[in-house]
Amino acid sequence: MPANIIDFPKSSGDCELCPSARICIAHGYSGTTEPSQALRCQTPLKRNQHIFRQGDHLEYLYVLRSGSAKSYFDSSDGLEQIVGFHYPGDLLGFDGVADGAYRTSVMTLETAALCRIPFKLEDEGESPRSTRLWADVMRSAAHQIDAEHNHALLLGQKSAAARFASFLLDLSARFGARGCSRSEFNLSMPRQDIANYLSLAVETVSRQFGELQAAGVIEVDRRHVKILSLDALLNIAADGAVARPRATSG
Amino acid sequence: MPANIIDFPKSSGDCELCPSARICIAHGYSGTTEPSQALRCQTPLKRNQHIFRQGDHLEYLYVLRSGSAKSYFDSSDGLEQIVGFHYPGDLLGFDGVADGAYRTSVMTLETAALCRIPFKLEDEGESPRSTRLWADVMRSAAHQIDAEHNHALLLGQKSAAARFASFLLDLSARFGARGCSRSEFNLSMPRQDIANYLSLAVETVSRQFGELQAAGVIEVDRRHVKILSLDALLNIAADGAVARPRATSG
DNA sequence: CGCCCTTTTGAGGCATTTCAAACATTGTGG
DNA sequence: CCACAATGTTTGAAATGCCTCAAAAGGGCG
Repeated sequence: MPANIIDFPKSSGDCELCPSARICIAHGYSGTTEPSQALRCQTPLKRNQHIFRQGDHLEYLYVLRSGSAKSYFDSSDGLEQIVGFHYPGDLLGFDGVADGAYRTSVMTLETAALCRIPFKLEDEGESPRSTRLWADVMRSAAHQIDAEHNHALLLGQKSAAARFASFLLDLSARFGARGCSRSEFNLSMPRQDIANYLSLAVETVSRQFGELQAAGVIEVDRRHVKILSLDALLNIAADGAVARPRATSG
Repeated sequence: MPANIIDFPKSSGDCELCPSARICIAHGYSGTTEPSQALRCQTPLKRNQHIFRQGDHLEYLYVLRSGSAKSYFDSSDGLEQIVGFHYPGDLLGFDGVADGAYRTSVMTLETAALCRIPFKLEDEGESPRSTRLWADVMRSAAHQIDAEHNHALLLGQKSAAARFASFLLDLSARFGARGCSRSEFNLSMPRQDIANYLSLAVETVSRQFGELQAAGVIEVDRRHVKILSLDALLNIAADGAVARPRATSG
């Protein structure tokens, strides 16, 4: 099992060598000399560090270049909800556009490199050339809204098993889109974070891992996951029951 | 009870007379002669008619001028999820920006008037003057993302009672922001739609109405709702009952 | 090696769903 | 205008999936 298939390659400073360039919103802008389009790579952040916090004044949008992160927010009544996990190429911080302050916090799940995009809606002197960047940002925001819709469907109408299977399939697709293996990868978040994101108890998540492994659908070792049957996962995600070993596959 | 306080005034063609102008994304653009900014009011749609459907090619963004609507989508596995209710001033259809086709369907809940905004990301010759409209669209999109986050929190971590109270409070705030009564209004959607939006059984929604009325927190007559104690609602919405979340992260 | 965090496993409780049926309301055609 | 059908709403009782509580095992790291 070659490590470079299972894990994301570390991003270099050169977008042309980045495996995520195809889906990266920042790709194509790094060579620009326009200040309004400047993309600067920051020094990498270590694990469990905030890229920005809920309430911080919006100054930049960020693009994750390597590593992974989670975004979450705290409600006024003290609840915390993880609303997404992020991988290389993802745009971070758009929710701050609403009123100039981030509505979510984003924390790295592992060492992460970032680009930042200066962003000010109020710039009336905005260069027409940045229109393309704005369009990309809007497309990304629309994709995010679509993802939130699917998350709502998952939380509201799917069983624990279906939620968990959907989660694995989502990760699988995202890894695949970034040139990594669709069937074998490492989770970058603890069970607790998966539980919060899926709105399940940690114990339930743990049991889902166990049951899928017992059913021969996946292999799990700590955070390493290997998908043995994509079809079975798809079936479960569509709210079918976990296929019992006693029955013939179908 | 004056009807014009409880119900939205019918919108005229003149934005200056529109009570929702303050929060309307289209406000201020109707007088423009720029084709790219043109806002056209269409003939009103009757109840239960689609403004656009999931899968339709994106041509316009819409602004609801009067009436109300719901947006929903059908998942590949046959589930349907209502993701939002809309009132005058709301922007509709932004999710279509992701790939040029709407990801949701929007259906009127009562007779509704609309403005439509021609929208093409690909226009490289985009007039710089429309930058302000784009900025408003982005702000609206960011607000929508924030709303989706709160919806996810509600679906994932709140009890049936808290969900229902939150729903009433949300409506109350939105009516208030539009110059209508915060404490007395008419629901424009059936119980079934409330149930789907909150991911509860219709029976549970019905029982919530009954229990809040029995507790003296609200008065209900069919779709007419009168909030007697806002504080009680706030308390219930903050989970003053049950369902403690355990899976939090940090 | 020992502490702490994460993960796993088991048993019971309970909020909400499901099922079933009556009731009210709206719309429609005669 | 009324009868009828279709839709929407309410109420009760039983079923169940997930959470809660409890405790132990596993790994990482000083």
